[in-house]
This record gives sequence, C-alpha cells and structure tokens, in this order.
Amino acid sequence: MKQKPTLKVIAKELDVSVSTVSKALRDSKEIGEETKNKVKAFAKLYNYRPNNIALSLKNKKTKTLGVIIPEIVHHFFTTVISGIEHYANDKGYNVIVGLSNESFKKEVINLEMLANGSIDGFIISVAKETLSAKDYHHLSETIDQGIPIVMFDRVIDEIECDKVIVDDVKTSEKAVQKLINSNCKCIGIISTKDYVSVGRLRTEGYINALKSNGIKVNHNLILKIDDKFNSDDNLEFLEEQIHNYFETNEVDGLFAVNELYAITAMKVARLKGLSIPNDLQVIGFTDGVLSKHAYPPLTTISQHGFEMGEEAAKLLIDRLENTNEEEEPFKTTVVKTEIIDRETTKL
Amino acid sequence: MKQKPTLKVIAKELDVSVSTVSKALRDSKEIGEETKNKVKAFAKLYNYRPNNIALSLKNKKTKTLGVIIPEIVHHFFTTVISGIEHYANDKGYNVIVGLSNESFKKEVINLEMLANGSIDGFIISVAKETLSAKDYHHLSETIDQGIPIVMFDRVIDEIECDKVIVDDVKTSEKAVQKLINSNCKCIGIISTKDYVSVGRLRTEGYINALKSNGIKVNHNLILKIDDKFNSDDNLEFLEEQIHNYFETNEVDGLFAVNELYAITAMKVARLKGLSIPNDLQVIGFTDGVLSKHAYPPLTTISQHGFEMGEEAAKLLIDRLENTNEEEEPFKTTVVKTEIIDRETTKL
DNA sequence: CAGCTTAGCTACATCGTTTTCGTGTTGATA
DNA sequence: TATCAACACGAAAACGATGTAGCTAAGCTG
Repeated sequence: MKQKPTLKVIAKELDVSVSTVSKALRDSKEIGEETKNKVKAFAKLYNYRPNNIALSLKNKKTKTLGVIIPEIVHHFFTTVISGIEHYANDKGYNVIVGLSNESFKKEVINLEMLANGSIDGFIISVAKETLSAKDYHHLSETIDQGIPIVMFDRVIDEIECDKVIVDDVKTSEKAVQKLINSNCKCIGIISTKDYVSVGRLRTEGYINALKSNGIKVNHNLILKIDDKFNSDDNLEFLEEQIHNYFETNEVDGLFAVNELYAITAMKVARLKGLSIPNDLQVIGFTDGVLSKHAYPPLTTISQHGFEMGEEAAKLLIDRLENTNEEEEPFKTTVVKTEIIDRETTKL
Repeated sequence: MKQKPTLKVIAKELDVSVSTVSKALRDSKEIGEETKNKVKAFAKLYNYRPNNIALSLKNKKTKTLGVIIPEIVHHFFTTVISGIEHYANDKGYNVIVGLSNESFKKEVINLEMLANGSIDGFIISVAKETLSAKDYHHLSETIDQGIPIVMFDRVIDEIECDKVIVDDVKTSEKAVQKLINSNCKCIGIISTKDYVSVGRLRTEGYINALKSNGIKVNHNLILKIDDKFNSDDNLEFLEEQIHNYFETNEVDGLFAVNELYAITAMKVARLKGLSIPNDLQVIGFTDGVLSKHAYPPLTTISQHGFEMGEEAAKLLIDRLENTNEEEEPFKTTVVKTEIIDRETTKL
C-alpha cells in the first residue's frame, strides 16, 4: 500500500521547497524550466493529485453540491439527480445526496450535516411533512448563512431562492382539455392534499380547464389522497380510496397527478370490468417506468426531469461562480412539459 | 447574511485564546467552569458548528462514503442507495453518489475525482463496460492507496475486497425449480451476456436446475441479450430479440434475469396471443415497481436491495473504523433472496 | 521560604495547499 | 564598480480545528 504523496514529500525527495513544487506543478513562470520538468516527472511517476480537502479549506469552496430529496426510490427524483449529476460533473462538481424520507426532522438534520462546510450549495425538493407543517426556518437560516438553495418541483413560495418548476397549472389544463376533446363527459382527478404544492396547482389546472369549457365543477370528482409518506407502502389504502371513489362516481375520464395514482386507478377500474380507454380514459403525470411499461401503456405528461436537474444545477453553479459584487436576482425557471400519447387515451 | 463564526472570531470576541474556545466547547477539564459556560453560551447564540472540512483535513477522514453505480434511474440501485444512506447516516456518514452510466471511462473519472481525499471509502457496482473490458486497474490502484472498496451485485472475483452479493446460482435454481414444479415442460431463460457476472451466474443456476431434474439443456432456449448500455434506451431492440426468440421457441415457462426482460417478454407474449400464466409462466429477478404494478403482477425474486445497501455500508464502515493493527480479512456477505409469488405463475 | 502541585490558560505545531513577499545570485548597464 | 533588473527559488502566512506542551499564579507542604 503506497500512500498518496503530498507536496511535502515531493519537496523533500527532490530537495526543493514546498512552494517550488506547488508552483512547478501549476506551471508558474517563477520556476525554471529544468526544475519544472523534474518536479512534473516526479509527480507523474508517483501519481500525485492535490488533496481536495486541503484545497477546499483554502479556497473555502468544496466543489460539491448537496441534493436533498424526499425519497430516492422514485423515478422522477432519480431522473432529476441524473440531470444534476450530468451538469455538475461537467463543471467539476460532485453531488452528495441526502434523503429526507418526507420527514421534517430528517430534512433538518441533513441540511445541518452538510451546511458545515461540506457543500457549496443545496438543491432540494421539500418533504411533505415540511410543507404541511409550514416550518421553513432551516431553509431560511441556511440561505442566511450564505449557502444558496435551489428548489425544484416541490417549492415554497415564501422562501426567496432560485426555483425550477413545471407549469403545473397550464400543463394540467392541457391534459384535461385533451380528455374533453376526446369526448369525456365526466372527468375526475386524483390529486394530493393541498399542502403539496404540485397537487394543489394541478388541481387548479383541472378546475380551470373544466370552467373554460363551461363544465360545472363537481367536487365529488376531486379525490385528494392523504399520503404523508412513501405511497408505495400503503398501496391498499390507496386502492381502497380509489375503489370508493369509483363506487360513487361514474367517470369516463381521469387525470391523476402522478403515475402511481394513475396505474392504481387503472387496476381498480379493470377489477370493476371497465375497459381502458373505451370506458375510461386516463392521463397521468410524470413519465416514469410505470407509465411506459403499464398495460395498457399510460398516456402521461413528461416533466423532463433530466432537464429540470440540469437546470437546477446550472442555476446553483451560476450563482456560486458569480463573482459580481451585486447579488443576482432570484430566478424561477419553468421547464416545459409534453404529453406523451400512449394507449390510455383515444385520438 | 451572517457568516458562520469560527473559533477564531469567538476567541477574539471573548478575549481568550482559540485553544481555550476549542477546549471549552469539547468540555475539557482543563478549562474553568466559568469560562466554559461563557464560551458555550456564546457559541450557542451564534450557532457555532465546527467546520467539517477543517476537521477532515486534521483527522484525515471525511466521514463520507463514495457510491459509484452504473445508473441511478433504476429501482434496484436506488433501493441499495437507500440502505446505504440509512446505515451511513446512522453512523454519522454522508454519501456522495457518482454515476458511471455503464461507461468504463466515467467510472475511472468518478473514482479519481473522489479518491483525492474527498471520501474515506467506496461502495461500487461495476459498469458493464468495465466488466467486458476486464480492465480493473483503477480499482486495484484505489485499494492500493489504502482506500477500501466494497463491491455489490456486480462484483469482480479477481479483486480482493469486501463484497455483498446474492446467491445468484442457488436463487435461480429455486426459481427454475418452481417453474418445473408448476408443470412447465419447456423452460427458457432471458439473460445477459456472460461478462455480466450476475447474468452468467443466473444462467448457471438455470442450467443446474434443469440438469438436476434430468432435463436436457437446449441452448436455443438461452437468450443472452447484449445491452451494453441502459436497456431502457433500446427497448425496441430488446423487443425484437425477444420476438425472434418466441418465433423459434415454444416455451411455457420463462425465467428472466431482470424485471425489464420479464415485463418485455410478457408484452411480446401478449402480442402473440399467449395468456399468462396459462400458456406461459414467468418469473423475474429483482422486485421493483415494474413487477409489483405489472399486468398481471409479476412473480419475481426479491434481492432485498435495502439490506444489501445496509450490509455494504456496514462492511465499509467497520473496515474504516477498525483500529486494530492487523487488517481484517475480506468478507463476502451473501444476502438471502425470496420468491415473491404474484400472478404470473400458477400454484 | 524554597519547592512542589495544580488549576487555568496560551503558544505552537499540524493537516496539505496556495500565494505573497522576500532574498540571493547573475548579468547587464551607467 | 556601484546599481538595477531579471531570474529562480524559499519562508511564512493563511484556511479552521485539535492537542500537546509550556507557562503563570496560587496554594500547600515540610
């Protein structure tokens, strides 16, 4: 086992000073050609690489980004991480991932654990518990300490920072409009409780679409699921709620605010003997593996998670590397969406 | 924006020395009660937290783990990451994620980027390209430098390090045996090319099961998909290969080495008018979202990815924190598997 | 009262790097 | 020959924290 060489050992070995070695490796013109070559050759031979930690301490920047998400076993979030990684790596940044598991406490711990110099900035999608508790002090304090935050998907209006979102309202309008155009007479929505911003906004879009088509909004057709935690865990609960929903409503068009709700609704509908898309048309939100491989393949809205990730990383790194005296104003980037036509809708 | 206070500013503010502050905060008995209280109160007021980077430099350990995986938009890998995170966080470690995208070059870059002091050890699942090229110098060099590596799932026999695997051979035997017991007369397997260790081993298990039941092995029934990269990208290619396979083989039982192959095979079979599980029984490997939500829900083998992650983190952290003089011998942990009975098999 | 202990604090080195500010030597110039 | 620039390099500070060793004053003992 050979230890990583440091400037000091190279210096001693070649009988020059540490500063000379450092300068030679950085190709400073202060150092003579001969010495430079000697040092470089030696460094190459022993595979010298500057110690990142020492550099971080000196430069007061770590070149790593902290990403905090509610869960990682989740297609959308991992797609976003891919995008973040891609852009970040390209710019020489590393990505350190923290999981909140939708828990406020874990979110706070993660933030504190990383805010002690380990990272230069955060990219975060807020936990449901945080959203419902409306306790954002950890976020504002972090920003206060000069650590920039970029929020994506689940954002908080009250906090001033860069944000990357999708136009949930407009997108949902489009989806519901598509159902209307496909001759659906009774369109329902399966959404989340209102404290989840995306659920609220998508419901808003659903209502807008109905209204602008002169359709009266029937609040029984709006199902708001209360899944505080990982929804995969209480699948039966979800199925039961959807089952009850179908018992009391005769829908022929359904808009679900995520894949799982859509897939589960399809499953329940199938059990009731409904044929998709003949008896019931379905549109989901988020284009994940489930949608693509479902039977029948689900018509859904692609959020372009990869682009969201890239954009979030870009916003963050831009801010980190902005050397201007004046602070840049905060930006909110809206990533465009797209309806992926598959087989759960007609037309 | 208030900057993070350092020991130095606290010291100056309270007119004591830096060491006094440090010791007071660590509750050293060298410092008088009065001074301690004063310092602690001040530190609390200004929310002092020791700078992680400085600590890392001093202690020569970063308390972060580097995880390098082929892709992150993948249920199994994210489940493993969850397990790693869970155990690591518990022990006060952070997790930094690198993606190889199945590329040898990216794997090397990621390793080098992190091996410069940023992390204390690696947890890695090797890229397909690395496996097929059989070039492991980056791994052995890393270990040589004293940075421990734990491999999981896709491991390399030639490299000596801790490993976490599943008993692929035995597990596959069990799965195929189940098909035999369910009266399948012609059982096929969809696997990967042999350089992917898990594909090779699972094929081995398939062959073992047939042999031990006195069934002659027909090599036409063994389909080895060559997907060097993310298999989601060349879905048509996969479908085509499976389609051809079904054209030339009349199988009534199918074992697939991953979810996607299983689901895709089911889709192709359905197109051919086959009914599942009546005409064709299917068992997959890896219990992901696809299996659970497929139609019909897929009988599959759970690898317990979460436990694998926890175990990998445990092996790594144990080694890192082992203060004994002698090196511990390398361990290979075999995580148990389980067949999840769903609706693509009879019985 | 010399000598010793001890409480309570400070100085300093250290981790690995970069960077500023010297400093000594050479060769050229006035 | 004194002066000066250019060259090639070294010493030291700095980043933030920790720990060892050293120092001072007070209190005690014989």
